[in-house]
Amino acid sequence: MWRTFHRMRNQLALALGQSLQQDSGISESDFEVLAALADAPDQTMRARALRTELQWEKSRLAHQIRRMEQRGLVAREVCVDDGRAPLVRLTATGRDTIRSAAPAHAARVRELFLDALSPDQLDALHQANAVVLARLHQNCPAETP
Amino acid sequence: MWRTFHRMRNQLALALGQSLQQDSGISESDFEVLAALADAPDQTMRARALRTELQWEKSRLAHQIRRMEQRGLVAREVCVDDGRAPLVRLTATGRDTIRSAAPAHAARVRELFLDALSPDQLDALHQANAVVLARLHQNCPAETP
DNA sequence: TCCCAAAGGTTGATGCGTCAACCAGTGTAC
DNA sequence: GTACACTGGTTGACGCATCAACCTTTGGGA
Repeated sequence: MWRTFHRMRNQLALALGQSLQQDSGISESDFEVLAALADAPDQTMRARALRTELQWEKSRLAHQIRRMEQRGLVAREVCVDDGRAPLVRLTATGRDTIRSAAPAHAARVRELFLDALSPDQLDALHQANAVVLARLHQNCPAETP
Repeated sequence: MWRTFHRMRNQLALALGQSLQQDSGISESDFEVLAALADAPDQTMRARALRTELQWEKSRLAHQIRRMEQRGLVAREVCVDDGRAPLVRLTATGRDTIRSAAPAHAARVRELFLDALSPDQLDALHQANAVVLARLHQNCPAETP
């Protein structure tokens, strides 16, 4: 059971990642960052806010932002209020990329995952997510400091 | 919903990986390979068999085996029947490692995942796994050639 | 027999993710 | 106002995963 779950998720992530890469030239991680920034006012967020939003580790975000900056998807700017907290802003290229990528990706998630499941199954899965996440939290209280 | 699922699985994998690393000094990938070999007759398998068992890509397995060989967990031997198909064998170190790692890992999976879910939820999840995997197969028939 | 395609693996490059170590502003106690 | 801890990020090293290119053996034909 655990094995099957593990495998299902991996294959699913692989298929989604491949589609995203072929259709839009970005990875799932890129997509998550772009989506978060696109929803933010001014398409700009503090790195800290991005991290809590995505629940990522700080070094992971730093590496990701560096790579995305090299490709011109985002830009870093210093923040006048707090010198140690750089701002991350979506560039025009980044905006275009997420706009063109989002519909196809959402459709693919529906096709491979959401539409495959009945409403009851979705509901059960949703509750299962919550329970497991809760257990993870209580088990490791300092998860994303 | 999709996001929650995505996040749940990632956090779960992270927690399991950390436990495994701390308790036994191996990764989840190491564990999967060791477990498959331990169940095989003579603790030996063809790389091809290992690949279909784990549903891994061939280069992934090659890299993994190379790393594990360097650490002394497995050994590669040439097969007399077919010169292009090396055999992978569990070493004594590998056997000890998996024997000491397996109980703790299984307990952790139970603790964080299986025991968190009701029988109904487990059942729903099990069916969901099957449905999604089936959809992935039909969508991408040449998945692991 | 010889050539060639298919099967089975390996290698190198690159991106992703974690950990540990480090650095730079911020703010607070004294 | 100076020392010091805290917060927030960066960097380097390493393992993991994928892709594309390559190499070797095998097994058939012509």
